[in-house]
Amino acid sequence: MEQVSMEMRKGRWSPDEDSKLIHSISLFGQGRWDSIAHVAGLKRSGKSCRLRWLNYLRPNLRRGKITPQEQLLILLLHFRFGNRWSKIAENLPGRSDNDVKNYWRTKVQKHAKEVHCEINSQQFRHFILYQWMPSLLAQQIPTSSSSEIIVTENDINTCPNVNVISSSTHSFVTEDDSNIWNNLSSFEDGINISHDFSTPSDMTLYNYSSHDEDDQYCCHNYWASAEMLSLDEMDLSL
DNA sequence: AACTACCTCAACCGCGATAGC
DNA sequence: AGCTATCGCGGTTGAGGTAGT
Repeated sequence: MEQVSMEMRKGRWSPDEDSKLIHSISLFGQGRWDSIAHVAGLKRSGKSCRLRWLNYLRPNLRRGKITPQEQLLILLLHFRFGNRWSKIAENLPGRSDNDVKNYWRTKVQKHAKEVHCEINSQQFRHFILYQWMPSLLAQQIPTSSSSEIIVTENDINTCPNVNVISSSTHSFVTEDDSNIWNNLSSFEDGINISHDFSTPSDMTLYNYSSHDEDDQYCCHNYWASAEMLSLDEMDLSL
């Protein structure tokens, strides 16, 4: 049983506590977190030890900013899984569910606010699909060949908390480098990310302009299928 | 330099699920 | 079957850092 909370230390972990926890886990492995806390001589709850390990101390954690590539994946995976942060994090090597959750709260919710949309509204989903994702694709990749990213009808329609929108397949094609797709594919878990290097005949070239995160003026071109809703139908004003 | 506002992210909390007795 | 301990997840908070004035 956990000890009385009055005896427990809370707040930021010290380097000394970290090394005690790491040492204890190296001896006994993960799990039985209360025992680990006790054996390590830490006045911390098992819960706190587990969290510290998973979010900060475990090997191969990625630190630093979420890359555009990771952002793209988070947006895609959120279409499929909703607020299942741990599920999303499974597909982002080295990132914890906390990282994903923090990204969503600080960046995505902020974006929704900026475009005057409810985070789960159809309108904001359109913004993600038709502006944000193409923008991320354009940001991260120098030009060389074109690739395509496909968000399936299922991805669009199965997102919890969101009304269905009425198109079958949403595709983005952008000037691209094939590496991104190799990397994305390595994270792939049932998500339809495909690439071909020709322009689909049933697609139309769209372009739009926006301000990026550094408030620089950007122009983007991308191809979209005729099945997609027209950009003109949406209020995408920033 | 001092103050304020905003942002980031580590950590806590509550709750439900699961395991073990 | 019922109880308790433990784990894991999602939501939330708040300390510390940074940018703006």
